[in-house]
Amino acid sequence: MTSSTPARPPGRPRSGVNAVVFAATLSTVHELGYARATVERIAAAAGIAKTTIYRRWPTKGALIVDCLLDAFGPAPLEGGNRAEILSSAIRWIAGKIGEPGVGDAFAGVFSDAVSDPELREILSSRLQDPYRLALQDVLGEPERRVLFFIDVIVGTLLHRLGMTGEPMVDADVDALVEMVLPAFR
Amino acid sequence: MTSSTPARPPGRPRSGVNAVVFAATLSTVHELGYARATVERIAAAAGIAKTTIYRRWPTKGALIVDCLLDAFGPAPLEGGNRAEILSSAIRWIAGKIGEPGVGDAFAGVFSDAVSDPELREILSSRLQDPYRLALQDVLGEPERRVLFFIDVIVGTLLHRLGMTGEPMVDADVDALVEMVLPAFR
Amino acid sequence: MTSSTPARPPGRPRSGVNAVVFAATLSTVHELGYARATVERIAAAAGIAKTTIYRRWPTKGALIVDCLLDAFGPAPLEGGNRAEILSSAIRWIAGKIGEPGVGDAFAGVFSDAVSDPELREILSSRLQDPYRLALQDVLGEPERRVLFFIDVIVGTLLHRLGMTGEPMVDADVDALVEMVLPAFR
Amino acid sequence: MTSSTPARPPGRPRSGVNAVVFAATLSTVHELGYARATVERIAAAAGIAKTTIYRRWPTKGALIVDCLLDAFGPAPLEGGNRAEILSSAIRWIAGKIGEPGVGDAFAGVFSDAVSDPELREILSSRLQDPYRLALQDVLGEPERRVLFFIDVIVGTLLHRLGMTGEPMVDADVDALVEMVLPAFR
DNA sequence: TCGTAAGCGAGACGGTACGTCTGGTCTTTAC
DNA sequence: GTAAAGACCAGACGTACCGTCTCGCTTACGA
Repeated sequence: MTSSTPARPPGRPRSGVNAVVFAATLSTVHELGYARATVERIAAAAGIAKTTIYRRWPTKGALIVDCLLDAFGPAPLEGGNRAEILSSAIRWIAGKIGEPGVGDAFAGVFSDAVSDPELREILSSRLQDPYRLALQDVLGEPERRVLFFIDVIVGTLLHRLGMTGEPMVDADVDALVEMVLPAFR
Repeated sequence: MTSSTPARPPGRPRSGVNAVVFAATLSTVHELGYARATVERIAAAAGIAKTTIYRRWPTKGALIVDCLLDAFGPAPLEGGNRAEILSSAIRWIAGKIGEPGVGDAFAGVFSDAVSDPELREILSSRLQDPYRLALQDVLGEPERRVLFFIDVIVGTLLHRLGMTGEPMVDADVDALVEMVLPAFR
Repeated sequence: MTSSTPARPPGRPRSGVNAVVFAATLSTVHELGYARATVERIAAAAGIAKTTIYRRWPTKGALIVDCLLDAFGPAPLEGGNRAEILSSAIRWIAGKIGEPGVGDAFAGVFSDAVSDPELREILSSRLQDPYRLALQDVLGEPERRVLFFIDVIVGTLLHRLGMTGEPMVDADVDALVEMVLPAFR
Repeated sequence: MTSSTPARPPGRPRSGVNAVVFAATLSTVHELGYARATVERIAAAAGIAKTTIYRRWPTKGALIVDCLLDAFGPAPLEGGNRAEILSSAIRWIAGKIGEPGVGDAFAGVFSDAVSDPELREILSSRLQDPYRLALQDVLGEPERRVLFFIDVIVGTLLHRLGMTGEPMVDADVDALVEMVLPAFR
């Protein structure tokens, strides 16, 4: 008789290093920038071996994506009318991208994905899709419209960060909200 | 009588390599993607030595920036009212980013610039500033507004390209124009 | 009770690459000469990656010195009177320098060391000192005398090799022995 | 009507740059060592163009050889008995090799010649042969003996210079004389 | 209690770019 | 023809990073 609970896999269970690695990743990226935040340095900062990272994530890009997933958490899309939802979502992602390390990491993977179709697939399916589906759900908009919305918001915020090295200031985030809202009324 | 034309500098004049290199750069990036378009391969495609490239451009990033500068050429900002100017500028840059190699190269340098302040400076001053100043001039808008405009337009286009690997389709460029125009009326 | 054998160090043990590299170095130098025996070619001949060589030896010169150390092995200084010891030492080093690749490699590093103080230090301390100390020991001569002896023997043999491309013939080695012996009686 | 005085060759006569180049070569080699004394730096030190050097000497090695030829001048082999001739020749070459730049340049070309048969030929025929022939002449010894003599003297002096970076001290030159003389009595 | 499956640390290894350097050739102008 | 100036070619050097592999050790479960 097979147990209904999924059988625990044999062997030594994984220790809880994920959280440590995520923290080490963000702080290393924050201090050294994306390119100089090598896997070896992240592992050293986390106090673990490089092999342990590569056992859990196949590439540096996949690690960063999971790290961002962890840093973002679920999007706050509850309640209110469409304008409130959109506006709070924009401010939420702008805030996240402004957190130390997060924006750099985001811009970094995004950049790598440009010349790496596999990473692009990971980025799109693991990071973008959940939020896209949630937005489609709460807004009742078709996929194409939501993708456009994400392009505008995230693209603008990353371009600002990439060009200046600093996240977008609140005043400009306000302008972004005001520009976007009418288009999604 | 001293000649008004500046005296030609001594030594062997530079051969017309720049154009060849730019063409080789775009085609190589188009075929292999940004990361795999190595300086060595670009030189080979151009039929010149790697040292010749490094004599003219200090880094791969600087080469790409100059290549983009050459590919973009002057922005068409003449004539018409503000709406026409903005709309044609958006369609112009969207078209450029859609040209084979150009978008990949743009997204690639942009990505590298994220973790390379020096490249960021080059990108900002050599590539962005000319168009920013021209826009300030023709629109009579303050620097901050124009930078915001550029963030939105370029950021959105690059995000689409980076996430999907394909340039934005015309329908979405239309939507972008319609969304942006009211904000800059 | 603690084991008397030293615990094996952690990590992947080094594979037996050194011997392969040394053989590849000598044969490559023998075929192409010192200058054209690039690190990349040596690595290719050894069937390993260039980085593996640079992980073990900081420069090409250090590799050659270790290769020579391996090729020479311990000097045969046992037994007999001073004349026999000196004579057999001279014939031994003359023979070694005549081996394919060894003389070229020796003359090559020596040449490089002329304008490279760091390499000179490596050459002197790693290659010359062991034999010098052994000679001081077995001969009971002061350092200065032994250094002079080495200068004469090695200098003469290398000059012949460098000027003609061929190792010194036995008849001249005999003459060298006969000339040197009285001075060290 | 042709003038009886030898017709001056057409075109711009060569200015007296050879002496300047030789001086610049020695001082550059003295300051930077052989390898870092690039042709470009020597030209700069001489205040002339690199092209001018390459028009007169086919390679860097040939330049150095001619420079040494100029620095050495004719060997003082006159008068006295064989012992005096040999002894003064040894002290003369030891003194020359001790001059700033000369020894380094000598050891440097010699080193390069190891892996460059053409340079070896130049070195042998242009630099060594004149002195060898003069020695054969004055000593009445066969070529093989004189070559052996040169191997011992020059080899020893260069080995000392190459290994220590300093020319041989007088006491050791004395020892060299005493060791060699009996063999050529 | 013992065997087996897996986690983990340490570090060697392959591969691939990068940017630097040098020797030597070629091209242009001026004298 | 000689010289200056410098562009250009070819190719080596040493560095950095990624991702894989190989060990030995440790932790857990199951028979």
